[in-house]
Amino acid sequence: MDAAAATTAVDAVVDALAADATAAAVAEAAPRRRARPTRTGDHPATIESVAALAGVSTATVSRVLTGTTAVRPETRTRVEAAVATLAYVPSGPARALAGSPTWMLGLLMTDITQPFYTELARAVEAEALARGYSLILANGAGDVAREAAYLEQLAGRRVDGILVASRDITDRHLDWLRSAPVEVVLVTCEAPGAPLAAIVSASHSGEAAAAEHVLALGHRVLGVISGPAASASSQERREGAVSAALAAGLPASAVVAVPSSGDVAGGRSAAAALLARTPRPTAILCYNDLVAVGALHALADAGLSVPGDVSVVGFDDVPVAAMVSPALTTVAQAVDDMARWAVERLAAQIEARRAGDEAPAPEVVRHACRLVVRASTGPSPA
Amino acid sequence: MDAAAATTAVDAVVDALAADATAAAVAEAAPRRRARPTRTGDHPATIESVAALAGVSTATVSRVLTGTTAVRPETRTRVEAAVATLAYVPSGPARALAGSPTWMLGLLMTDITQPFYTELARAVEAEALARGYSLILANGAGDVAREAAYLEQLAGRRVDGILVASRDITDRHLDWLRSAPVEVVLVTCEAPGAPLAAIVSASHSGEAAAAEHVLALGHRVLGVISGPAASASSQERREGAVSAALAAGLPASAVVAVPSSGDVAGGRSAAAALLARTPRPTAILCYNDLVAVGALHALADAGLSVPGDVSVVGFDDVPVAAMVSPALTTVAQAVDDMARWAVERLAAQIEARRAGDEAPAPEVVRHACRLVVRASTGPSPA
DNA sequence: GGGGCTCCTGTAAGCGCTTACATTTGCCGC
DNA sequence: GCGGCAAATGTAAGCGCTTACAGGAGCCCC
Repeated sequence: MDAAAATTAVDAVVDALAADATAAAVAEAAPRRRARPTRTGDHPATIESVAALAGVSTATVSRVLTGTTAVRPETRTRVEAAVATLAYVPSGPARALAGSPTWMLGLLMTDITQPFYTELARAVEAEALARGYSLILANGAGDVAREAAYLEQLAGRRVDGILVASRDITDRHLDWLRSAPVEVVLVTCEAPGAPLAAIVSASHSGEAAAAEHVLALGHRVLGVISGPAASASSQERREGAVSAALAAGLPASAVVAVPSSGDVAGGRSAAAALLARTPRPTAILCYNDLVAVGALHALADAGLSVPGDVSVVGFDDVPVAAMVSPALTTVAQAVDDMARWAVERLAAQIEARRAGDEAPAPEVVRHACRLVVRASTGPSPA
Repeated sequence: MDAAAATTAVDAVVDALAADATAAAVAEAAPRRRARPTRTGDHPATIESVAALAGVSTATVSRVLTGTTAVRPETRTRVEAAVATLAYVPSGPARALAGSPTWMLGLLMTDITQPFYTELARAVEAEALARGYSLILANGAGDVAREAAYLEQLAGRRVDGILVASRDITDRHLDWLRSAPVEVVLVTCEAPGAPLAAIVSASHSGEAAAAEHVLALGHRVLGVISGPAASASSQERREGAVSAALAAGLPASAVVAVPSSGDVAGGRSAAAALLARTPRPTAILCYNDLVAVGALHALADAGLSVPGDVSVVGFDDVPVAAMVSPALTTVAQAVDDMARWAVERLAAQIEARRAGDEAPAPEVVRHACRLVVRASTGPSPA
């Protein structure tokens, strides 16, 4: 029966090749079990059905599909025809279980609502796809417990790697991650404790460049609106501004910093607070572009013109920065570059693990920022 | 040896329960094979190692984990302790292969760059997580071939369901999807040919409401900036504006429509084109908020004030609408509601399929829009 | 005191792949 | 003309789960 079945199967394929497979031919050649005849699509073809149709063993089908071993051209053609005829798509779970990579990556973010993270997600998705990976979105939404739950979920799915772009990630989680069979790369965050690869922006010099820019415009009192208190980058940026002021021969007190929640509303109230200071800052460096938009609103509320009375600088250069008016001068983070590096690095680590090689040494890359000058900065009114 | 091993294993668990498991106890109790001792984390615990530690069979561990069958409380406790001790996380691929759902959903979008889709992704991710699903991001980036490739990839991963939010999806792809073992729900797009559940915005009445709003403000010549030509919603919206004009006793010619690419630059040039018309529109209804921002720019270029000279209305109510100045009057799509409905519906279909029930009848829900009046609209200058 | 329950638990058969190893076939060189 | 080797293919053993089915242990009731 075996040989006979194979023969008819092969015939079917030949038919398919010669005269374009008809639905009838398919139905005849691939008698699949059907449990619930009322619904279509319940019976995905398996490697076995393909093998039967092509008259070969499942091993050969696998070899054609994965390309690991040479297969006779004629055999390959038969298999490919069977695959096409059955609209066969290999089962990812089965492959993963048998030892293949899952070709899935997780992206853990603090809060996808923040435009910067949105941009990051877009960039990472594109890079992942380019390398054959699917991306699972893991949005912490500012909740540490939720991030932890996501981490476990991702580990359970056996993703090949995880990109962590969470400002709130704890060392405990990173330790846990290191004991999981998954590669990790940090993006826009650092873990001083754990030996992990990471890419971050050179916030210090970026903010310094912003400060230099407004100092060169004659501003002598700089307001800085920081982000969430615990944020390392927030502190780094303030220090960048201060060091620029010192380098320009100003006292550290020329830089006045106030905290904010990091969104539009926070920027608005923080800017209002800044405007009440004496002496009043004539330039405001903001934690991010959203905060800068809030500052713009506060300045409009106060009847001040930008950049006539006060200059405003954002951070990140997300799309909205160019949309508001005046368009924001801002410090651009090279999100595409960082995404590319991170995914490449992650792919390299995954590759190394599979090959049994030693993991490449952890390294922290600080990627340069670029000052984008637009309309929101101008000469000091003084 | 088997019984003896079980005994020591149980002892280890008792230790763990009584005195907090030590690393030594774990290492002793769970002799896991280690292939590459130089790297940590290569040996995830399996259900078998958990079973051995707890002194039960793998079936019992599975029952504790899935909760499908009653287990003696004492046994359950032992298993849970073993799970905790080994930091065991079940393998998703293995579960999927053995017949469980994958608990993965795919979200296929036309272009995540568009803020509306960004919002949709955020909302869908939250809804999916709330129901225990992970979300795989599939961004078509405007490329139909890429969308098709993603569809196949998602099918291969055996996601339980796919949310299609692609304006460009073809019937051919939908047919293919229907023959795949995956449930599908359309979001913000329709497929007249295929019997699929879908949720869309009531664009026609939404745009009519916008038109009524500016008509009530005295405007008599309305400009409409449409989106990409093929877009069904674009046409629907124009018709909504026209019917509102007719209802107000105006001729259809009171509504002047021009096409655009749907982004800021497109809005800018389209608005410029509109301003060159005679009679010049005093109100402009835009395809989306980005286009409206572009219109704002064009009006600023022309030295016209908003809403003093010209009123502008956006669509979608994405975050940027409230950030620009003047803040945009816009037609809000209830993206959270739509995401909730879509994920709920998809979950219901998945549930029905697993239960072997008939799929719920396909239905197309048109969700109402809401006019959000902000500063960009005002009385007609005439 | 034993039959027949109900509750728990164990045994083992897959799920659909990949891959190490075995086998077959065809050719080469001597 | 035959040993031996390379190339192509088949065979079958898992991968880590779920679950149908098969017991074993109490318990109730007659």
